[in-house]
Amino acid sequence: MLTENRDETRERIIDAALNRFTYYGASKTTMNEIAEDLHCSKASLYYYFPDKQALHVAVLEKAGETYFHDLQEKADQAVTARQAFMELIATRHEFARRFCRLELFKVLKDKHLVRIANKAFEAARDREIGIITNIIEKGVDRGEMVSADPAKVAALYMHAMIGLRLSLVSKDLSEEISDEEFERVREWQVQLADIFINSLKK
Amino acid sequence: MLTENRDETRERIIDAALNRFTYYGASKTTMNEIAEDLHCSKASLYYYFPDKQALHVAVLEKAGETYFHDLQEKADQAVTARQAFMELIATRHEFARRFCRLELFKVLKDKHLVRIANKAFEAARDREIGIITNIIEKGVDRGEMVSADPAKVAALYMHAMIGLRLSLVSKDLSEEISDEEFERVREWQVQLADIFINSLKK
DNA sequence: TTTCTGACTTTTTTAGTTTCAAAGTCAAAA
DNA sequence: TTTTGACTTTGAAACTAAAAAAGTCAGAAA
Repeated sequence: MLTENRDETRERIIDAALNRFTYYGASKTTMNEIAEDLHCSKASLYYYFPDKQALHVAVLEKAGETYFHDLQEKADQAVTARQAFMELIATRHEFARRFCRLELFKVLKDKHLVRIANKAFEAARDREIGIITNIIEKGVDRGEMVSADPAKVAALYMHAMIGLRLSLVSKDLSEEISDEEFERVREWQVQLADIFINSLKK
Repeated sequence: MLTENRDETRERIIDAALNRFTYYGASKTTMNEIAEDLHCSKASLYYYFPDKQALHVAVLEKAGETYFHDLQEKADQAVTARQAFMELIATRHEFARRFCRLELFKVLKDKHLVRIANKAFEAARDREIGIITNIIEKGVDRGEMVSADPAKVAALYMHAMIGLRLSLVSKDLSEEISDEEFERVREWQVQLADIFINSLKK
């Protein structure tokens, strides 16, 4: 496929798939379409990935990496805990809007992948909870807040924030969310963050 | 059907349906089964209710009324805001466990009923938010807490609490929840309530 | 007149089948 | 080692038939 090494070709395939998936959804794009985009045969794709699911997972991993990179960067730059919380909400929404068609939930519910996918999903959630824990700990160090168990509060906040989205717009995870709904969820999440921050104040 | 007046017969039918629905689920019980339980013909049922959905809705209304009655009673009896929050959580869970087979969501998603059902559902939610608002206002009156906008905080708490259930056990609303999952959700909801209560303290 | 029912029709659900597009394979070529 | 055209297999959607449940109605009973 006109490229130096195996890993580079894999990356090119992942990028092509990510593009298709982002615009048309993972289940609506065929392996043939991805191959056409890359000017190669479908069989070549199968030389680099055992099946479509493996490619889908690779795409999700790539999107996840950029997400966590952004998240960590914003958390490091913030000078107050509140600012960090607000950046977290903003980054989450950008990601959700950009990659809502990646069909994360679908991989998660696939009977062949549930075990691995759930593990990965929990790991990602824990990683995000870790970042929130860090924000709180930093806040405590700065004397902005007090907390006996930052990890516990972080986990609670994470679930409540995600839950707010689920409760506020009670659609199936597969359905698309409108701009108004996105904005509404964002506003409520900001208020929830303020409740938590206030609760953590001395 | 061996009864004095129309309303009384309606009540008997609703009770019979409620029993069947509670144990076997609304969609799994037939009008014939309800008629058999009441030793009457199916046609009689249709004399009192235009269709099965109308009966289903009547059953849900009845369950809802007992729920709000319990809720209000507990809220009135509580002597502290925290106690009221805890009773609210307990009452919610009792209700959810007892009536989880009533298929509330199904009525809510029916294409012919969406408009009315959503209105009713929102009304019920607002009524519950109203009760929470009252709890907070009472807390403010007692000097336990401070809040500029109790209704706003109540709505936020309500959605976050419901969301916690949705986030923590990511099943379809139709699937059954195990005892362990119920207990886990309850514990997290208690902690969320404490965060809110703490945030509202002077 | 109001309530009730047996016998009926209509609608919905389910289970089985076909069909077709997309997934996936492989022997051979580059 | 990488790529491919030609191939097979698979799974999801589109039909279909049969069964079950919803819903109707003319007339009986109270």
